[in-house]
Amino acid sequence: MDIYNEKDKFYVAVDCIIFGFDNQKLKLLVFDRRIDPFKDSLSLIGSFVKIGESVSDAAIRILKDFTGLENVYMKELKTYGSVDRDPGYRCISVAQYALIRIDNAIKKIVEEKGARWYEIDNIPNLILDHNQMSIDALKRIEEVARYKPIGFELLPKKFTIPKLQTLYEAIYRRKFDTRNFRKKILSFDVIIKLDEKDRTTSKKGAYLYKFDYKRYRELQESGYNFEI
Amino acid sequence: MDIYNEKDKFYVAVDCIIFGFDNQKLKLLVFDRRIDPFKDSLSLIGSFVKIGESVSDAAIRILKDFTGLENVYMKELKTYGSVDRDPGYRCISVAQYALIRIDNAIKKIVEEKGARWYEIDNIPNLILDHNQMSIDALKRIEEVARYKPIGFELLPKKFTIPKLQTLYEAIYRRKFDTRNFRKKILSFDVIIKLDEKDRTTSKKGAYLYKFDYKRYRELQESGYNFEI
DNA sequence: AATAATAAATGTAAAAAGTACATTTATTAT
DNA sequence: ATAATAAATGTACTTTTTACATTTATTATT
Repeated sequence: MDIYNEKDKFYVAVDCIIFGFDNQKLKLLVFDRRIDPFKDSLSLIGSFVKIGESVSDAAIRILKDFTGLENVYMKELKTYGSVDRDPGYRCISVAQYALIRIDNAIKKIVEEKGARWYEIDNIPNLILDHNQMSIDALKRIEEVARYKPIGFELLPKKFTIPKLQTLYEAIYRRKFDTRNFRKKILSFDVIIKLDEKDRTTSKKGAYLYKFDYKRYRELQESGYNFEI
Repeated sequence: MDIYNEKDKFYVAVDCIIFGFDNQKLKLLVFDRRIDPFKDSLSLIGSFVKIGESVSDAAIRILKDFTGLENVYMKELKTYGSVDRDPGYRCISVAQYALIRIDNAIKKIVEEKGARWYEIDNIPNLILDHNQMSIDALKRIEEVARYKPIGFELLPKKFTIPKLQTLYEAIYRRKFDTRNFRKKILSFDVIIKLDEKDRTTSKKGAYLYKFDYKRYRELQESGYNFEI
């Protein structure tokens, strides 16, 4: 008996669960499919992995093809491997979740590609197991956000503390006290105050900060816990 | 252009990284391969997923075939999908880590199957990327142990607090204060004191406890954090 | 019967972290 | 000059974490 059996070969897909933060809301990027199968249905973005390509390279390629973005925060969520998940072909999917900064450039690209942002409390019906993937990814983000400062991936490079707070409030679905939140975030010592204010939401203006990746890596390596 | 291309089909494997705890040490289960490819080398256990089988069922099947065990704590680690990971065929592996209780029954089965436990600080050379899988799994266990009481999966159903402490000391590679450790564990309110003592390690004997799975699930659902 | 040996079990005070809560500040528009 | 708005700030109280040493139950030895 040979362990290799041509019958036991699978299509391997990568699907990307892409989150963004805009207008105080956490949102999921959903695509209108323009090709078969499932033409005109809504789905996450995805594609088959090519035989000469690694799974992670496929994920990078997919994200680039559909959004034009590179160097994005993207992590493997899990593999979806049930027998009947795709009625067409036997296919497993290695789902990846990504966090991106929504800006005007991405808004334009997204529109051209027939994509739309949906608030996470209001996700429409998606093909196959893509709704389950979205739910699982959201749960994962909540978990990861407990001990890694992933929030910064979703905000512009320069952000204010009140904006950061609304993001965390969107992820956790609860309110924080402004004094305590500010104290906690500053105690991590991973954001740098800039000599610049954002005056779009108040007359007084709020100081802009940037994330200190170098300091973050140092702290993380020494086992620091960034629990909010 | 059709997105389905027979050339882009993969073998999908599952490999299991199995940990146990014995004689105060955290150990990895390693197998002497009796079949090609890589006959007589050391490896984790694994097999190809069959076309009519889900990935998670394959993991359960593999664990049962090699160890005789069912109902084991097993979770997906991640997918290993680089192009050159297996020089024979293009094959991705969905690695799973498992935590098992080492008892005499399992010791016997393990011996029959040509398997051996290695202390985690002393893992031999394994085939392919199996060493990397072991390293990644160990890291994951450390992370998960921070907020989920997975330690109980590795101990006998009845265990003493000092034994639980040595397990956590093995996972974290550091010592805990006995008074503080006991206080912390008991504060979780997920272990039940039995009217029975283990006298194998002391004259006084240490009270045996069992894990309260029901209470644990309740607490977990309410968002409780079991951080040690 | 007394003593030595062994690991298990326990309490407390000090320090640190988390929580709850209200006012002042900087600025623009009226 | 005043009103309006969101940003920024401090403190007292509670809870959790940490550091640390002695007593207890039992068996083996004398």
